[in-house]
Amino acid sequence: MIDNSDGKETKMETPAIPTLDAQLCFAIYSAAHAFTRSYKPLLDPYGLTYPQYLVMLALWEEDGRTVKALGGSLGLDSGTLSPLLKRLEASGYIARARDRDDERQLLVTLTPRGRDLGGEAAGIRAEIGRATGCAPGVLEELTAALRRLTDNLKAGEDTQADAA
Amino acid sequence: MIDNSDGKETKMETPAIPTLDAQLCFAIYSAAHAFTRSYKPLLDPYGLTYPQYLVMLALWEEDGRTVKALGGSLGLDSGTLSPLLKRLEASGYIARARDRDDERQLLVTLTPRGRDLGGEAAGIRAEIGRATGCAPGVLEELTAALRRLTDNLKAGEDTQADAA
DNA sequence: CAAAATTAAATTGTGTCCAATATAATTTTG
DNA sequence: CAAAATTATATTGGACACAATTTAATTTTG
Repeated sequence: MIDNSDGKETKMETPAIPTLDAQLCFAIYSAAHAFTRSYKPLLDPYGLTYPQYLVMLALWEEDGRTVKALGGSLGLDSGTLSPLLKRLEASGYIARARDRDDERQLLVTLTPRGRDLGGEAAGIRAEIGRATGCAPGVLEELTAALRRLTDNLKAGEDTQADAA
Repeated sequence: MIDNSDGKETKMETPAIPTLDAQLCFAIYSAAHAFTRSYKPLLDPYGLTYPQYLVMLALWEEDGRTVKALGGSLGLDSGTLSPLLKRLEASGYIARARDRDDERQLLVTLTPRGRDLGGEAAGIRAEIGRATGCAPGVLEELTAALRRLTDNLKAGEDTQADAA
């Protein structure tokens, strides 16, 4: 802490606390909420929430995955995924079945309806891309920068464990 | 939908669905979670959650605000803020009192302990800044880019209302 | 001025998230 | 091979987040 050399009091009144709007963490927090809100009217007709849509994206990328594998891709654990997957099953987009070779594992597979949704969702992706108001190149750069940031933060979590 | 002019089948099998990792919305979603997780061990000693910390930031910036005003800064409504503010009060960081001039409004003010926390939190900010692994200039640019993006998305929400 | 409209918070219900625990199946070890 | 350790998923409890409703106070209007 820098000394307030011309002040008389020992404790400083308000020691340069950054503005909410100046903080990257808040910019990301706000952007995440803005994305969720933008997706909502596009996903509502399909009865999907935004996190559910992310799970569908993961399954369109690779079908027939376990809860563990999905959780790895999405950064979520079974506490979040278990009930979410039940809702996706109730909506008719996925099927849940135990792996015959390892009954601990649950295999999540797309139903025909869930698979078809991937094509129908092209309109959603186009609409969102438009809503960002950014050129594709800018979006890619931002995405890459955020992934680097996320990786750094994740690495820091481990480091902290040592320090603590 | 665009016609698949050289294909024979009416429906395309898998029409170029982007990877999870290629999507900006998921990069932001992941970064937001990573920040929350990075903050957690730093905020736990104070009994604060990350959203509660954001409210404190807003109050350090301007004390004595109404729920409505806080919600405007944070992008949250009373449904989220009402219970959260009660928890902050229970933790001793803020006081909640009705505005004498307009009994509908609730004035949220920092307690001495809440005010002091702003200074103590300097260590948290330093630690997080370090954890991002980014130069200050990069952080500022990212913040600005995300704010533009968020503004665009918010503007799009209104546009959509017209179209729908 | 009184009824109607508006506004600010609080409440309720649904759906994430995460931590901690429980349950069940598999693998490792003695 | 049987007990112990590990692994995968499910469940429980606390805290957001948001839509919709409710309540109370204020403002607008007739």
